[in-house]
Amino acid sequence: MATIRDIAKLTGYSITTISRVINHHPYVAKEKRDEILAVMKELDYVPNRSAQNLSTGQTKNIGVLIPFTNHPYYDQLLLGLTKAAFEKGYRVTLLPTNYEAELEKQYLDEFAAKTFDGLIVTTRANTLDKFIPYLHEGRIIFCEESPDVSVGCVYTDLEGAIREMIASLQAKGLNKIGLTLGRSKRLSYNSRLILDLCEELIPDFSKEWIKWDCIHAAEGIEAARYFEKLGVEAVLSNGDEVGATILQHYKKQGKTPPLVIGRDNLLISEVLNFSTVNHHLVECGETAFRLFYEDSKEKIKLPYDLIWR
Amino acid sequence: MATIRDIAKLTGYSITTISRVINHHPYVAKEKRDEILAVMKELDYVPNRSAQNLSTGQTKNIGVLIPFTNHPYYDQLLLGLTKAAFEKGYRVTLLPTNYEAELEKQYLDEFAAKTFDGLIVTTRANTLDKFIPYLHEGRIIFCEESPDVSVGCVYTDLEGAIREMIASLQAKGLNKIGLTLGRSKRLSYNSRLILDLCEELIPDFSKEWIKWDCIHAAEGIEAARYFEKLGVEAVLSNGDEVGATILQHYKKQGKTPPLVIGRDNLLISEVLNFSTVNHHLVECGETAFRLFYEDSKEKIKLPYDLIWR
DNA sequence: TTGTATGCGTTATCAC
DNA sequence: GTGATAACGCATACAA
Repeated sequence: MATIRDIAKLTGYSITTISRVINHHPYVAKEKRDEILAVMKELDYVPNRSAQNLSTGQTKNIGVLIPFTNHPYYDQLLLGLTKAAFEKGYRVTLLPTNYEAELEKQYLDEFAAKTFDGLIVTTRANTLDKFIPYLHEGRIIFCEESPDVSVGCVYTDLEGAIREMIASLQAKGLNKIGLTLGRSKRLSYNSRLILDLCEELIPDFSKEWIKWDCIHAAEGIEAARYFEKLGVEAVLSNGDEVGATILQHYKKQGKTPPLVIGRDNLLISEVLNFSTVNHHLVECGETAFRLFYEDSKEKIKLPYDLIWR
Repeated sequence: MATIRDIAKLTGYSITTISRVINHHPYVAKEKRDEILAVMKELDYVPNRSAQNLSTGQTKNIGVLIPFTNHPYYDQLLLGLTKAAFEKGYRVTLLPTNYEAELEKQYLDEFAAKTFDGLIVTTRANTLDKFIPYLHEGRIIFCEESPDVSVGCVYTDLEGAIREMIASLQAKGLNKIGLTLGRSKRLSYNSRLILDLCEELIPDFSKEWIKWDCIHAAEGIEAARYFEKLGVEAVLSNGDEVGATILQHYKKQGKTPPLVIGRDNLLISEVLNFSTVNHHLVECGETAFRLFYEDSKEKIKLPYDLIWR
């Protein structure tokens, strides 16, 4: 592990000059540059990133707060994010919270420790005000609607999609609508939003129509049982996999399933022929990075495509 | 952004003492510790990670070479990896290669720059010998069988699974077996392995039975068309999603599909009722981290579960 | 139990 | 064009 000093010694030039060729600065004679480059290659010299980071105060690294890595919603977001980040020479470090507030706080402190140049918040276990003090530590971008706060954010138009879905169901005469939602403990912004919409739009909406803590496919089974007892006529699921599982559960028993609507536009919705939404999550990830990169405080609502089947 | 020096000044103690409380070292009087802690809290002091990294020569960060983030195979691996890493206080940075050799090399150089304490190779675009020089730069773990090289590796027993599948198909009298495989350019170790097995075990095996470059669900359509023309009796797919798409394509046209076997044990295989394999990828990721953590050169073959349907 | 001095490997500010 | 030298913020022998 040669250092910049070794290269300086061996070539006879100063550390400064070596640093200049590392950083592609002008003002260094071509012959010298070539000579230095040769010696660097010979010694397998690679500038130490930690030293550069300390010296420049940058890491070219951003952290992403996510719950876990095996959910299509976050994976699509991640895909767009890493792609965009990479194009600008940034790396992305995964910060899986599993929805645990304490863990999330540790990550915030790591952010404060300048480990990352930026933080992308795709999920949030703490209340928004816990994030405020960290806003001055660097650039934080939220992937959820964040009114009342001066931060950049990019989010899906869940409200529009839900409104359209409910209107469509009602037009079909379906009024008893089951809901699957995520964690019941600390309501996500999205869950809150959907709840409010249901109460606004559905005449006799009852909180009993909600099946909480549905996240992965497996939880769909219990949801199906629940909805069956309840006798719902339709289900707004919070993900294609959960929706598919519900559908399958009915079918296996030879019962007519409710009208299920998914949310990830996955292959399985096509295969099982149920409606779903394309929320453009890849674009969401790309945009999140752009907001970070441009240090923008824009608030961007992404369009959606309802896919009726 | 207070520094350790600021804390030293304000408390009147030396930098060393501050450093000791940061790192939970013994030999510092409880009252002083408390006093220092209080001042740190008051100033929102957080030790700078880049400085720590440079000073200790560690980053508590590992890089993961993967093709992309939206494939169930890698997502499961990633889940196990991040989980295990976090328990030991390590972070994981995504290094998506998209199978591009040049890009992968950049990551290797970043590894050489001490950006990461370790590198997990779940995919590889370059030949193995390109990795050799980097073996001395830090700990590299491979998630593929790596004989003839002194490195730790953990891999799925694809050979066992394929052998069992083929035997089972042959017992059913199915001999014309189609194959979907990944990138056709630089054969993966797994593709090579499967090819060899097919040539060994299937009497009239022809390379024409292979549909290359099947990675995501979408590529399954063309594969289905290809296999239909070919008239294969069974398909060993390289993933549940590809398998499902193939199956659907036949069904849509009212044709009897070949016997399809998947590889990810996803919900969709259950829903469409086709056989698949559980390769214990989450465990694979966990083990990969353990090998890194223990600086082990073990070579571990993971068991598999064939799920017949 | 505490403090001094040095090193970690760069970048950046000068002056030449 | 080029080169000393001072940061960058922390950890750690070594002393005391």
